Amino acid sequence: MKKMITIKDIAKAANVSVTTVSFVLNDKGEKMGISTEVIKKVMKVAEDMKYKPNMIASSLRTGKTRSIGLIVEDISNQFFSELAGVIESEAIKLNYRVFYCSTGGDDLRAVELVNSLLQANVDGFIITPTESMRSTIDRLLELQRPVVLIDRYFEGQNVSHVVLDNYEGAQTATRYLLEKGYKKIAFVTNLSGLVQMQLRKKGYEEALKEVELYDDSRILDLEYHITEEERIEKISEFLKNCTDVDAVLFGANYLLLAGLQSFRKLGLKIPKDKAVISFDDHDSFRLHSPSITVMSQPIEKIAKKTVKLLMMQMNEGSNYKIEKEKKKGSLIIRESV
Amino acid sequence: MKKMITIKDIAKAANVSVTTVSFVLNDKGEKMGISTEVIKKVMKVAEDMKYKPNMIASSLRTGKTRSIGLIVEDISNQFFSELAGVIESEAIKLNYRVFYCSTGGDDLRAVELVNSLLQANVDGFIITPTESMRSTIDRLLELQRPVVLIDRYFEGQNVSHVVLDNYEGAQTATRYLLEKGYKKIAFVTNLSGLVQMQLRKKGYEEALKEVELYDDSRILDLEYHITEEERIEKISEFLKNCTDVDAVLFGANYLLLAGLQSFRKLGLKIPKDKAVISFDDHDSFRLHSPSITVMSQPIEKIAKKTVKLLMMQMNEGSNYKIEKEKKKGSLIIRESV
DNA sequence: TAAAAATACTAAAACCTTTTAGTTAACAAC
DNA sequence: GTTGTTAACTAAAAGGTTTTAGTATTTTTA
Repeated sequence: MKKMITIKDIAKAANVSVTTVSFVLNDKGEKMGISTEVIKKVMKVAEDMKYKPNMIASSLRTGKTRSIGLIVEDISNQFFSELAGVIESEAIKLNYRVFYCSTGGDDLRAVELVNSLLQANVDGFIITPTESMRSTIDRLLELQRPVVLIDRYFEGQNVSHVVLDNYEGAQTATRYLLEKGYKKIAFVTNLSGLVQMQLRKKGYEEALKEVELYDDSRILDLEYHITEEERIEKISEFLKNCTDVDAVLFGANYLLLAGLQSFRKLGLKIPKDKAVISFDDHDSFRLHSPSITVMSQPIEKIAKKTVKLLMMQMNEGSNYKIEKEKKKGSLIIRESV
Repeated sequence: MKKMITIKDIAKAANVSVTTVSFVLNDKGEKMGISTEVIKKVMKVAEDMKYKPNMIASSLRTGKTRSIGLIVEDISNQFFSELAGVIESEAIKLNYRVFYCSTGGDDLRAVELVNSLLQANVDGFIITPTESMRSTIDRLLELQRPVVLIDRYFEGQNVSHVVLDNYEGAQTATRYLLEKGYKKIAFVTNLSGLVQMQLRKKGYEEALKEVELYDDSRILDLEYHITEEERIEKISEFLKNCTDVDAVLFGANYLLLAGLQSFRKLGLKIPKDKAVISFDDHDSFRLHSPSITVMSQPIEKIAKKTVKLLMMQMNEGSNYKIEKEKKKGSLIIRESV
């Protein structure tokens, strides 16, 4: 490894003190009463010597690393990877780096990842929490680390978050089905403690109750931690039992990914036998025949707002205000209804 | 932010010097002739005080950050996100952290990302290079940074890499089509300067030349930087012109993702009108009707080998040996042939 | 029994930056 | 011609760790 240029080298070359160099390079020259000529000289020397600041030394002194930790549930789920993509590019714009990691739904791993990120001294956290992460988030709050939750949050926990307006989204999707003449609409969801799903369920319920078509036997609650095979199995069973159901709303894209295989297995045709809508878009939904109508999330908006909130927290110190933000989803109409 | 416990605090509490504490905590106690009692005492105190080493200070001193930079082309392509997932968990096992970023095919961004990672002082790089990254890789080599390329590499550039055996893979896929009785087999590829695609093309060619069925008018070379719409357009045109083609081999999953839409647009049935095989698996290939036969990459093997090679480079200093590794793909037979 | 060697530890420098608390020189005010 | 003020700069400490080059004590060797 070649010897790197330090501010000391610049100081020597420019015949000033390291303090002066530091002030100039941090744009504090003027404020600290450094003359314009000296500022210019130092800048020139730094450029000529191709000086690159040592972020580690700077971090040690300031306690800031200009990095943020991003924890998602599943790195290979398209929703999360798109989210991550936007977050990453927003962060880079602000000269922040992102540590991107996924829990794979494993609670132990989640705790380890948080520890690992704490150890790496990230300046802030963006997390799509899983059911059991509530206490981990509490810990981060105790440690006074900036945190913004994304896509999900916990009722009663005082943390900034940015999520889809799930209630409204479910209601819109359900009403769309009603509008199209479907009357016996089922809902496939998972039994998670997260508000997110509760709200989707509630939106679905309310939309149906309004027109007195609600029937709670048409809800399939899947357990959270089951394999895709089991999911397909359960959904198939459900579809077989509710022959009168004419449309199904799926609470998340991975639920419909399983659902599509159930449909195929049972030889059910979409939308002839049953219409289908899913939350969250997916590459294969565009591609599927028929293509799938979805309630899609405004990923870019969500990601940008999240980064903005986190930056606010990181800059304001402890007197930032907590913001709870809901973004409206949009119904992308395709062929499955 | 609460005051953190430092080795100085431990030294005071255990009534020894910071040097001793440092030796003990780095498992060098024995080697440095620290007595077993003192080692035990220091360990105990460190544990009791819940000491967490400050990685930044350690990095500043040692020049190592225990982090690696991972640059892929597209964070939301399933092949890359799966690759990243495995790499990340392998790295975490070894107590390394991963900076994961994607170029989105943008050359300027690629250079910026490398600079940004250099600035962050990552210990090593794992890169799936795009066509124009050759010189950027050269730069890293000059700077003597550990680098391992993955999925692609450049002919004649002396860098460790781990890739699919593309030649063999294309040959196997083509031969499988021949075996099934297809005689007029087309190949859809992109015009990239990367060896990867050249080798796939060569494998396809050789397999056909062996049985004297090669016809170079059946190759569609798409430009690298075109939109998905343009891709669909070009493929549709190609399929319309080559009506006699009875099977198509696609050089990458995103090519078939476009291809499937062309098939649909033209009302062509798979495999009745034309059989189809693609390189690289994808969620929607399993799900598609008919499901798609693919030459899939052994992602886990590739990722693990890559991390292993990188670790070797990072530990050996400059006298590591360059390894060029080819992993065999496996043909996953589904319904599209 | 004096010299050499081994044992068990430690002081202090080094890594590079940021920042506090100065210093020096020039000039103004009385 | 002293005191006060300002402008322009700087010395040195601090941040937490690792590592080199020790020291002091005990044990071995000739």
